[in-house]
Amino acid sequence: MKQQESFYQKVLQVVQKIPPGKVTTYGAIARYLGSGRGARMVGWVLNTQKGNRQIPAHRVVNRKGMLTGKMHFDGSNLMQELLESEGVEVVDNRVDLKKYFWEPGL
DNA sequence: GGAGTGACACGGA
DNA sequence: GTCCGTGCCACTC
Repeated sequence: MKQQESFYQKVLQVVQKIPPGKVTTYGAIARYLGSGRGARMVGWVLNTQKGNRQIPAHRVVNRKGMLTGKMHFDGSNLMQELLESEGVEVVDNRVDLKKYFWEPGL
């Protein structure tokens, strides 16, 4: 825990840098950090910070663009409301990654 | 130190 | 394109 530059901290940094109206995937973040297949860790990190509203976890979706974190966010459609408020069209708890996908570190 | 956990990604059907 | 099962990595208890 002495290394503040650990995977845990980096995930939070990247998520906070996601611009409004854009979304990214867990795999993209994990791959950007060098974990590649550690996409599950990204979700785990947000799970510990889900109570932290400073983390726009609603902008992070899975490979299918589904708002998987919605169920962990608060159980309501708040996650979708936030995305729509930023201009991201959400359909059936899913977003169009082809239009709103954002690459970490961009 | 060891085992369990997790908001996923990939391959195959 | 979607659903099912398997594998990964880093962190917590």
